[in-house]
Amino acid sequence: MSWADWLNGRGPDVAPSLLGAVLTSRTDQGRVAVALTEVEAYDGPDDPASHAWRGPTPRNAVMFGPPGRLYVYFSYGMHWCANVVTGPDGTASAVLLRAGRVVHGHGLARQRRGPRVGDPALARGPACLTRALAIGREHDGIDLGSGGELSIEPGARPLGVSVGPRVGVSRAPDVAWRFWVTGDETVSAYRRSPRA
DNA sequence: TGAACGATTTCCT
DNA sequence: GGAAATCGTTCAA
Repeated sequence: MSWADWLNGRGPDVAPSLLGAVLTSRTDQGRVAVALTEVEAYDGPDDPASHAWRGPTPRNAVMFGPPGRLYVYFSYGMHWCANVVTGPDGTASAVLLRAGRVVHGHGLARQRRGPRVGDPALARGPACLTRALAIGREHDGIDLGSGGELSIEPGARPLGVSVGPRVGVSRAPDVAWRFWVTGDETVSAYRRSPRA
């Protein structure tokens, strides 16, 4: 299977294959790489929890584009979250990158996250992951397959994968489209939305 | 034009 | 367990 084919499917189908994949950030500061341990799927106009549910807007435009690009959005007035766009051009599936294990560049990641943050927590949680990798607004729409500042490649498939409801969503709170590596210490805690 | 809300994190009790 | 921080997007009027 080619790199492009890898991501050319519905979010919920592609999401489990992203576990173990390695996301690499290269800046003039250095390189940080994480092996993904937790992801969530959002599947376009039919998914009430998706940013694309109400159709295309300036914010979610990248979701409607071709697969293999990064959709970055600003959350709670202070955090950045990153998704891998999946599905063919014109559809709006995406997979939120919720957590990962830092496999390269621990020092730089800790410099970005804070000196008191332990290894397992460096990229635990979607906003922590983007912070460890220095992902921000400027990366919205970037191609992850061209070996640029950010890239993703398949990794070793984990031995065990768990499935459950997505974290913090108020709509469709029981849809089990969250996937994580069973028992992994770098996976974030589950919290149900108070509104759900 | 305004108000509510959010795919969160961190700190406090 | 609970609340604050903080602002772009969305929805109502």
